[in-house]
Amino acid sequence: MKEEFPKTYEHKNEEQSYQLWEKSGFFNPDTLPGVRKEPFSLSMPPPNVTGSLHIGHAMFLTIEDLMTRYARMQGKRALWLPGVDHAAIATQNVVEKDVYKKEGKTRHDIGRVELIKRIDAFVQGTRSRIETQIRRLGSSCDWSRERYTLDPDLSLAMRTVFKRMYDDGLIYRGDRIVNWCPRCKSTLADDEVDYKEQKTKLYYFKYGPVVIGTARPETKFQDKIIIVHPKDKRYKELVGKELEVEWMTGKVKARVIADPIADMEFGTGAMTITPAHSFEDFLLAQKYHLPVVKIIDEDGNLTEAAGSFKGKNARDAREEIVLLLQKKGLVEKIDEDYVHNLSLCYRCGTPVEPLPSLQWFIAVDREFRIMNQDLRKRCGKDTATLKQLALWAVRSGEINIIPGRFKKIYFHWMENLHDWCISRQIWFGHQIPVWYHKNSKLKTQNSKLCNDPFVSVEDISHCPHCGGEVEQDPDTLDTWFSSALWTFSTLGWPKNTKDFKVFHPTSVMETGYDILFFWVARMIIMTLYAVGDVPFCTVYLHGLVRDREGKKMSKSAGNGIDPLDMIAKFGADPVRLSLVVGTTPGNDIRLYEEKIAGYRNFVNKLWNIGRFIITSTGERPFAPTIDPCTLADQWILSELNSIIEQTTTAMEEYRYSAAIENLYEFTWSKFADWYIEIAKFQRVHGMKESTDAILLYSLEQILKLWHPFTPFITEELWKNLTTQVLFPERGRLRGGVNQNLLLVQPWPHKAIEPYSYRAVEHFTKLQGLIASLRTFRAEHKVNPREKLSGAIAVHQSEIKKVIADHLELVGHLAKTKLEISTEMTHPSFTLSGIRVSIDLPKKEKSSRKEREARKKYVADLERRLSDPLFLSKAPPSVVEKERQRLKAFEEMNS
RNA sequence: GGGUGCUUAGCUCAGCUGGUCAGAGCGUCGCAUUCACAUUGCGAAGGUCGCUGGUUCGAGCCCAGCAGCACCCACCA
Repeated sequence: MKEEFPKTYEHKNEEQSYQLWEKSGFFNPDTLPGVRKEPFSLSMPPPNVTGSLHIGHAMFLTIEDLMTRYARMQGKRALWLPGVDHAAIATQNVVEKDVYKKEGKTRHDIGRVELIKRIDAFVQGTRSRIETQIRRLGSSCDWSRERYTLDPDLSLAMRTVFKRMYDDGLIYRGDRIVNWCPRCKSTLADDEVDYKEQKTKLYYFKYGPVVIGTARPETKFQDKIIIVHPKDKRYKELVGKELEVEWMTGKVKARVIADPIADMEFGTGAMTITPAHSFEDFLLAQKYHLPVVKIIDEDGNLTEAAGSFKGKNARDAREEIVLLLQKKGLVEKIDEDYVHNLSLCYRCGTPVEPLPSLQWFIAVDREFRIMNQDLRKRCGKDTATLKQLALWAVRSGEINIIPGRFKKIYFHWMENLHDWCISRQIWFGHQIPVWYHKNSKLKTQNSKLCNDPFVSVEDISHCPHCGGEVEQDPDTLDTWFSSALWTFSTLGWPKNTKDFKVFHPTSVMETGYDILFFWVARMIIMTLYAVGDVPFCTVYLHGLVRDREGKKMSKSAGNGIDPLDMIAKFGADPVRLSLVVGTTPGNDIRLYEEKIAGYRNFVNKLWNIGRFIITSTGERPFAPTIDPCTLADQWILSELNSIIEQTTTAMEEYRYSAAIENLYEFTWSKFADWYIEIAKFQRVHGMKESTDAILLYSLEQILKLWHPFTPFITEELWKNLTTQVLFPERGRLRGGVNQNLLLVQPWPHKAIEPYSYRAVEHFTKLQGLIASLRTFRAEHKVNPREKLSGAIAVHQSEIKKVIADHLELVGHLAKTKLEISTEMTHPSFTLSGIRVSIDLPKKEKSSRKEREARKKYVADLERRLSDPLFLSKAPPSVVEKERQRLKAFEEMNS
């Protein structure tokens, strides 16, 4: 008995399908059916636990899911490992804001322990929400292996790496100038700083004999060094001199130094330096051994170095300071239209203050001995720097980046990488595994040892040397430190787990190009160091999802698309398609609702193809005998073989959009529009058995090919196909119902019949003829119900036979009764050698346009074939191809 | 200042190693509706592939220059 089969696809059953998959255990590579040797592994880029997923997440989930499903169907041990990232600063900010909004309290009011408690509770909520969202998209990831960056196992990995790097001298503590966010009260890495162009004032101040320009007068209290260019004639006399100048807080002694860093063209060519609050000036200060005096503190307020301004917010005090200088007559002029790049915290948008601070760093240029012997052999070095190794991994091709142009960007970034500041003054995250003596004044026998920080994998409470009490560094690690270990920490490293052995390095890293530096590059660095291998073999970088106008989607702009809304409206499959079709790696895509609606239409088309075949064929064996007895049969089987081959190739080459476009064209334009229509004809002409077998076989292949892209609808149709048409007891044959899931069916191979060029060529001729007849009808406004009759003359004998054999079919599809004629003096239209005359009461009209186009084409062919240069230089195969074309043409037109 | 990408039908974009490659979807226009599907079917119109040179027998596809747009990196006191 056939079950009820709705006319339109209802995506309400998606969640049930997902449950079926999840329960089957096939998301877990260990419980997949059959013997699977070749592993495939993919680490999910862990979404931040800050909120809910956006459309960008939907995109990577779709791509990664189709990669995984394809690998699984190919018989690999496919593992897609999911997880979430604690996203230290971002998450703490969200919760802090919430606490302040609801209770008017800051984190300092409620304290560290309480804040962490609140954050953990918050994370519990967002985590489960995110997990649900991931499921709604159909993501076939192995939930039994889900990880969170703060899991104990991952913390162990973090501490292990930290200790080893510290022992190797690659992690050090140093007093250096860092990017400081006065609102987050924390350091920021170089790439956590955003720049925004801003029109601001450039002040020109008299400073002794020179005039200096500055955009930040509030940092200049202790400026005592004037820098001029050595070649600058204006200041030649002053170089090396010590001067007494009137300045902000009275007279100061200033020295003049010549250094080529001064730009003679900018402003007056002279500048003073502020070592504590400018990266460049800090380097100069180191070069000339100048003191570094802090003018602005961690709260963004002025220090005692600012004299009476002490305690005031630095930026707020700016105008007041200028006023003071004005009173002193030291303001030369103020340029109001100075365009300047303001640095901002990428999390909260607060202006960043560079200031000196004692922080932990990773040394990227320091040599260390490579532990892993195999890696030493592969890169041909015993020692290297982190930077060198990371460059080698991509240069040598051990890691491939798609698209290739990002390799250049990667090299450039890596070559210019500075030491990475990894300590953050926030509370949420991995606390740095370093301990210090509580009482720093404590002197013991081992005073030297006791003064060093203790780095430990295990928590410690007492000094291992003297037994004195110790306390842990209050700072936490940059969130990217733990995510840099993601590919291996999630697989159990540093324990020698089976997972790690089987699945690492991972096969692919799929992520957005916007986090190439933040994450991908750091994974490469850290994994090469810790594991002695690459984290992944291929990096596939997708683009960003933008709105209709090409603008970035953001909450504040309100132009975002919520994937869950779209899924509720159209189903997950159309959303998935809209995120992959028309995209190429590394390029952004524009997404809007109509696009998704378009793919909803396709999904419905697929549904009706299945509906038609399943409800109109009788029960039959699972693998029916294929007996192509008509030209159309041969044609569709050839096309099917071809599409299987094309899709497989495209999948292997990561060309997913192309794969879908080809499949789409095959499914709709070839299979549905032509073969199914012909199948209806064949059924009533005594070929029901053979036609149905081919319909079923084709449907089976089509569902398999579509499954990685549109898992829900294909699984649903597959269920109907296997339970209603194919032997229902098949499920009982081995392994129960689960084995029948499309999820684990083998990927199609080219089969049955080889690709028949002849069948395709002949069938294409028939299609052309039918299309021409339809066009003719449309152009002559013939009533669709009216059946036309006419005659047809063909000279080329092979084609003539094909057409003669299919007169009835052509007549059926074009509603025209035709007969073969030998002579044709006044054809109604001509189609590459086929002349057709239709009985129309009105005067016939042959297409002049068509004739002219044909003429041009032949002339072009003739010209090239008579060109001696073409004949001598072009490869013989090309010349032969052209010759054949001309020949075929002449034959048909004769 | 340095770099990357993009510029192909009204719109959104494909075009792999140069030899029918001028394509798709959407949109537009015309016709059709008891037959799996109006979330449909049949048909039509639309482009000198940003501009200028060059290489080649042959160029959206390679090279050079220019223009516009987008993005990334660095950051000037």
